[in-house]
Amino acid sequence: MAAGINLKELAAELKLAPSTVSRALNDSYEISEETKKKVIRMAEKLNYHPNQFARSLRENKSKTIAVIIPERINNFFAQVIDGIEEIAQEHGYHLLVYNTHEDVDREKKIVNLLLNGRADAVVMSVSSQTSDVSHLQKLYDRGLPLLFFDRICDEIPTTKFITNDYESAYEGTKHLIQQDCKKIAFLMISKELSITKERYRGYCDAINEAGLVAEPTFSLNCCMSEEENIKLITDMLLSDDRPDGILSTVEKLAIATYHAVKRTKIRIPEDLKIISFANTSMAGLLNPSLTTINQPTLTIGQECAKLLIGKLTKPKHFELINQVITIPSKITIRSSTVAE
Amino acid sequence: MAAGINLKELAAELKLAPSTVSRALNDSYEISEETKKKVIRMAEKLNYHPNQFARSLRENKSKTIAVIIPERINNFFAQVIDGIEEIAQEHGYHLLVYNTHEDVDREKKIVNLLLNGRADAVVMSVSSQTSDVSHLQKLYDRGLPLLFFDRICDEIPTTKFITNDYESAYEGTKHLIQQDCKKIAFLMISKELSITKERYRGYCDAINEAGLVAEPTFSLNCCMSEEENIKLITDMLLSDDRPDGILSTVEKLAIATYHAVKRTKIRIPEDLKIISFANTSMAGLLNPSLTTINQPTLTIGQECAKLLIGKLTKPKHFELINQVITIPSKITIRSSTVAE
DNA sequence: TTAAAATACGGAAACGATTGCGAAAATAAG
DNA sequence: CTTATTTTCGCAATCGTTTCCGTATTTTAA
Repeated sequence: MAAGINLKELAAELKLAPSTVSRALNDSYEISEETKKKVIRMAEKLNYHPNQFARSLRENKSKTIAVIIPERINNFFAQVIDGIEEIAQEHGYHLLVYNTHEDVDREKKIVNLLLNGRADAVVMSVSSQTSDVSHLQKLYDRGLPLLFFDRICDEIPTTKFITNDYESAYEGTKHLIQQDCKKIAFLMISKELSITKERYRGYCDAINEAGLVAEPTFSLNCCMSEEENIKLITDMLLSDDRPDGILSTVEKLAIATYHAVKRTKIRIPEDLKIISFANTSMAGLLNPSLTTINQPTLTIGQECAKLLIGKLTKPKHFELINQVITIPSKITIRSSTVAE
Repeated sequence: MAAGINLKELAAELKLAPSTVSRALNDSYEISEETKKKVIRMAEKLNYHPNQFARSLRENKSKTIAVIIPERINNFFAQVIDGIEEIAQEHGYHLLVYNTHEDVDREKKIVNLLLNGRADAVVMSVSSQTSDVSHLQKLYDRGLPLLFFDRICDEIPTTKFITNDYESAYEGTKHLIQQDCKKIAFLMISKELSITKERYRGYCDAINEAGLVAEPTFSLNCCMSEEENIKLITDMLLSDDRPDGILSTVEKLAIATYHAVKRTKIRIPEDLKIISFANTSMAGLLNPSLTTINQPTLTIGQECAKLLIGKLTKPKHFELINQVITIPSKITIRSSTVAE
């Protein structure tokens, strides 16, 4: 193995002390320009790369941020990570990415793994199963900067980034009502989730304001299996008291609904109108095209990273105070909610 | 900061030597069961977590695998990473994930960053711009286990995982011909890519075999911008000599084609049939539903990880020999290629 | 009863970088 | 020409583990 050369060897080659070489490479004022040039040239010639672990051990920081998400095959999370990575790369930070698969046990394992200092900070969206937050509390207590986005955790007093879930759900529901929907169903993957609760509030308020009632049977709590979800939705659509509108809180439940509808004679938007939180570029290509609530994913990721890196590089100037920062979503009306 | 306790402090608490405690925690045969129990109990009580960097420095391994992909918002890559992560987690490995955004300069920067030992191995799919491979060669020369999948790099003598690109493209094209297509276009994002070349070979062979000709104007080299791609495809579809069939080598060009078609009066499949390499669960929901060549993403990821971790943990038993391992794709015929 | 071997543990070096402190050499000031 | 100051660099400690040795104690064998 052409294993890399180390600082001592490089120093020997230059007939200098390791400390001098280190300072030269780190552009210290204590070293003459001449020496610096010589060192840098030699370092390049010998293909020297400082050992990251030695440095991390000494400086007690890893230049690494851990990102924990519940699902990787999901445009929302993929885009947020792109946003995080963009800012992280600018500042020389690396990203460890973990997928919990919506499994709280996996989430706990991952979080525990992070207790050893592998990452300087953590930004995450909790799994839909997460209700006990002791593992997150432990992480927080350890002093590791911790940030939440989208699926946040109220119990941990740190900064959280979300979209205007309440308003979006409210507006989305109102839009359905304006399109003459009387019986609107609410599709979710877990009622424990912060975003579900907020979106449900918006949904309820819009419904009540219109003098309608939010029937409990219309709140459909789905699961992980696409096939089961399709079945669940199909059953609802085939019931006597079927809904004429749907607010879906996540993209994949809208997809499941489309699949379910294909199994029935129901027509969208004539018999059923649907609006969904979604971030796919295919929304306009579905049949009919899907009205979406589009979240500002890239911005969320960027803002998370900016704050986190600020905190890491200038702890005095940045505080991860207990607050919720809201970045608004945008509703794009398409054919699934308007009769032609 | 409730910074964690370290080994020495833990040892002091136990009135034992650090070496003993270390051995006890690592279940060494040299330590009595009694002492082990005591140490483990105290470690748990004091919430001790070994510093990963000290360990990495000492052992010269990081238990980390770097994954480099050209695009994150892409079902194919997301699924492959899920596969890699599954195996990696089983073996206690962590994943550093990097997105090159199809930019070879970014790819080079990332690869250079990896030269410092941050990762024990690298698995990657090259960017569409990558033709000069000196940065990858450098990584390889350094002795870092390096694996390619999908978009492979012939010049580096290591193991590569791909799908049967030639056969799939051949079969896909043949399917179009059987559906009576005479003028079949070939959509790609870069002709430099290994997969493009293979798929093009399959496409050409099928066409020639049928006595047709692969006209150069029907090989459309697209770019990064979705809007431009739509325009490019629209132009082709509106030209006098327009194609009646399309083989798309990547999912997003099929999407772009659908968008383009919406701008014209062309009907799918009556006027234009399309088949595409794709991994989206929405293929069946598009209008019309899209005939796809579905790649075994999860398996690819798992196999990559298995081989890599094998090589890392038992270097003697695993060799990253210069070979290409093929895992077959599956064609799913839907409405976009069959007239009803 | 004594030598040999096994058991259980401690001391200290090592991994590769950074940095506080000290010192030599070069320059400036008196 | 001497002293003070600046510039430039080396020595050695340090970060938290792991592991090579060495050693004291106990067990087994002779």
